[in-house]
Amino acid sequence: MSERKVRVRFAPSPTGPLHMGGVRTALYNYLFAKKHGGDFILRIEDTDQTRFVDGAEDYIIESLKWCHILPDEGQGFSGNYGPYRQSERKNLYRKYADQLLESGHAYYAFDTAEDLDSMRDLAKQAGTANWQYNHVTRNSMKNSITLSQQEVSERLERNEPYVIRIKLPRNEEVKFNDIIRGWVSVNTNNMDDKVLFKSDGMPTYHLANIVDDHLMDISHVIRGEEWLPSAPLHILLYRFLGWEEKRPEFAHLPLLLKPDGNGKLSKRDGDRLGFPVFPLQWRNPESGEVFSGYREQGYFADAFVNMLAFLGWNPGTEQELFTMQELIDSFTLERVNKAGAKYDHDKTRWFNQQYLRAQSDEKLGLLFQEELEGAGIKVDHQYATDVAKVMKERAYFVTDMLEEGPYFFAPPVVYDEKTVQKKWNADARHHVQQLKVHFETLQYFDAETLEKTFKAYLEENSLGFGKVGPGFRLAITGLGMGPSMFEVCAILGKKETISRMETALEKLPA
RNA sequence: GGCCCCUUCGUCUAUCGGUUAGGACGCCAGGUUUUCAUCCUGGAAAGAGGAGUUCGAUUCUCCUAGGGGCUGCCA
Repeated sequence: MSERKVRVRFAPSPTGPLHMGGVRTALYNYLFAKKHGGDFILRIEDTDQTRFVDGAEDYIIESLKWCHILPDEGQGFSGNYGPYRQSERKNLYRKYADQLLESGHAYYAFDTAEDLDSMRDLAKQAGTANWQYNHVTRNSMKNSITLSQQEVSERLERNEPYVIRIKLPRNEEVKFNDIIRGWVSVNTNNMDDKVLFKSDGMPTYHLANIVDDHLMDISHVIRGEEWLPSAPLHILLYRFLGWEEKRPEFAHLPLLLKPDGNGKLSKRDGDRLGFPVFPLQWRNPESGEVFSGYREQGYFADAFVNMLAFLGWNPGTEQELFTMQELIDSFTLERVNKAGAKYDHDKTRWFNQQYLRAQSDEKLGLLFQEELEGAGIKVDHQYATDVAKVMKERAYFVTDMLEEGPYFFAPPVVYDEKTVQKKWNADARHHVQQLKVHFETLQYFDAETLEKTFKAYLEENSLGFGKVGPGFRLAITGLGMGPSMFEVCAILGKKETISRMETALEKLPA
């Protein structure tokens, strides 16, 4: 292989929000580029004007930013190979279609969409294989192969709509060496004369893709497996355009599959199975329908990226937690798997839990404080940090710390019924009363002192922890479970703790 | 239907001809914990099937089956 500078691109079309499979493709491109000191480029493939969705491009850019998969150049970023939006490159493509026309590797086709539909319908009714525009059928269609030169010129002059199709050679084995899959081979007899240039003056993906990759000096095409069937066509295009020398290497990634059943992960699966398929929340501008996103669900971007990296790739060691830099250092396309991977939401949650725990108390306190503020709860940073410290071991998400510890921010309004029934009785009431008396005398209200005091009380009265603990917890938190009560009370402070004991004695059944 | 790709525990995967087939998630059991969670220990759990190559196949080849993708003037 040459010394060519690594330049890879992520080329989504703005037809909707980017789903996590797309993010993973972008990630692998990014990791590969950074590993080799190359460039990662974002190109927007918007040659289909009919499918354009408002806001999709911004969504793609914002998603990449959130994931820290930052393009070195491209749409929304800088770069010397622009424009990076294919619709703005429109007039670049025609000349290559003409080149193909001149060299006899392409031809004009005047068949209307209706013509083609009826051919396909006919074939369907006959129960034969799908109808294709190919080396045999093209001889009975309206194109510059069957029509006289004069008629073609006349039609062109009359501005009759036409498309330009590639003219595939007959019975030729097209082979290429995919970095992930090895040799892939397809016979041209099984391929069709794909449209390269549409009647609306826009190129199709196939032409635009090859032209742009060439013009942007792309060295490696890393894309999803859904492109594998058209890779031979692209190989041929490079050859016909005379660009074989600088043709990029190909690597086709395995697909992300539905966790249940069959098929590739699609945007509906998230809502159906209870997890986001999108990095960011997306609101369909037309229907108003909202699709959830990992960011809004409280996932750490790093955890999301780490999880995605492992869906189809692994480093060959037993390490699973990787920073972006570690991913860059250990990533190779050779270690990408061939088979599709089913998404596992439990594993994603686990990744998030690991990242949550890895946060420093300081940082987690800050995140928690922000989270609380969003919920309308104002506390100072120290308090948020103190609570986070005792709650982080039992949380998967920052929000869990609030959901599982509401008593840190307000006295219990109701007391858990089951716990009241099972743990609250005359004895419990008596113990809380006694403990209150002991606590009131305390000068220091730290966890250690509280524990000592509490245990001394147990000792004096020959009581087991189980006799006193649950009722005490119920009085303070309203719940039957939670972290160490000494920690909880220390955080709440003396005044609040005593006050809650008083309230409980009043409100709980005698 | 046709073409192409793929196939190790339920899931993500390790293994690059010789292993008690390893790890992680999830699950189950035990222990720690006043409780829940955490944590610790242990456990169940896999080479789709059939031929061949080989002294020896999870690993190489072929066939079958299964899965996936593509089959648009969509990408």
